[in-house]
Amino acid sequence: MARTTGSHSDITGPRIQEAALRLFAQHGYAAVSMRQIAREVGVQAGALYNYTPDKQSLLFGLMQDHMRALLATWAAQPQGRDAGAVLEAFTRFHIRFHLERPDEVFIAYMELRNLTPENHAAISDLRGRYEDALEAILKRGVAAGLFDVADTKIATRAVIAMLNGVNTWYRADGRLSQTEVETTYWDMVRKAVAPA
Amino acid sequence: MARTTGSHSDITGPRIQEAALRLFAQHGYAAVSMRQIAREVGVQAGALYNYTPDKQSLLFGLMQDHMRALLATWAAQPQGRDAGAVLEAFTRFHIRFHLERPDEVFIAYMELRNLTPENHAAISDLRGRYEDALEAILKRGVAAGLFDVADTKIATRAVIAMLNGVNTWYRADGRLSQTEVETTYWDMVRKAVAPA
DNA sequence: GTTTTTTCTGAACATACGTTCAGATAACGT
DNA sequence: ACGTTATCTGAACGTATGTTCAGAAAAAAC
Repeated sequence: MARTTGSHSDITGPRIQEAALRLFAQHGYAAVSMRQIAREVGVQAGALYNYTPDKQSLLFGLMQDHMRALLATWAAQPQGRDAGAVLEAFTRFHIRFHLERPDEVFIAYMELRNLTPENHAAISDLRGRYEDALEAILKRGVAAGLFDVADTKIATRAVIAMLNGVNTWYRADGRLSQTEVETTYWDMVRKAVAPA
Repeated sequence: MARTTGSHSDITGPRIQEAALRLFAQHGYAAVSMRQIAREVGVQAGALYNYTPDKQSLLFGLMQDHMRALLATWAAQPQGRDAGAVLEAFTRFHIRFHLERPDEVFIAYMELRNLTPENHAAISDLRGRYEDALEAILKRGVAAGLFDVADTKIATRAVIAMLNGVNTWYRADGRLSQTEVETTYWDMVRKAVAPA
């Protein structure tokens, strides 16, 4: 046999990405074989190489797509008036965006060490830009006397780490709605950066 | 050849654990082979099986030792008077303890999915106990009117996630001392749980 | 209806994996 | 000095890995 009925690049391509995403998130990049991904798609392992030059590119593509989508979506978000409003928007946006993409988030944070140095640098750069976006908000707020933090760089990382934590425990069928979670976290973020 | 000069269980055993710890942290459990660990120790792969029944037990042992040490060390910590003092002690203890063991911490958070279900449950239980220790502090503070958080469970996870973030960026030769970092984080934690 | 292009199979490549075990040697107990 | 035990080697087991590629068949182009 060779080409099967109903085979199409537009279908197989995305399906490979979806399968790789799910399997990488579940078992880890190193523990997933190309044959497992292929089986999930319903294809032989060799066919994957019509869509990716190698396994590493598959991982890098997923992470890059995720980080770019994160930056682009935040950039397209309506901006508030003062720094306080923008920080609230950022907090709620971050939680919402990340809860919608648990697998992408998991991979983006766990599989950095499996990237080649060049790819690692590229993803780190994108992550740096996202952190810069938050730090700019904090700096604005500090300058306006709305916020008081000892170190904007540390505060940036602390806030992001805190918000990222949501993904490790939130379940859609849990006792709290997503909006309630957003509000609870915004409450803590707001107080953490507020003047004493 | 067989047994080499100067070979000893008391020496090889710990060296295997150290090598596994470092390699697992650097490359990930799935990406590290028993032969790599053996090479690091200066021994053949077969010799590892005098010290561990299999690779999985090696990982589990490292994680279990770490979590037990974490719980025991916190339990042995001098307890403060009011909930505020205890929370500060917890914050500083957590940062200090985790910065002293970056590899253990990394593994304990990244390799959970590579544990068998039984081992996973055991580690999750230990982690749950640590979270409970913090939540008890928060509850005490809320009851005493010292703290104000919407949800102690969420606040617990938020604080731990925030503090864990330190390990991802702190470098001993950076611009901030460990004590300065502790104080900066304690400042944010204190405000985050403070009454409005 | 014929040719060209796209998509896939199936086998193969060299290499690596976790684990086992008989046998060899060093250290220890007496 | 000798026997026993602890420790390690080196080879082997079956299985899996990422990747390549000639060839086959379906789809698209004409």
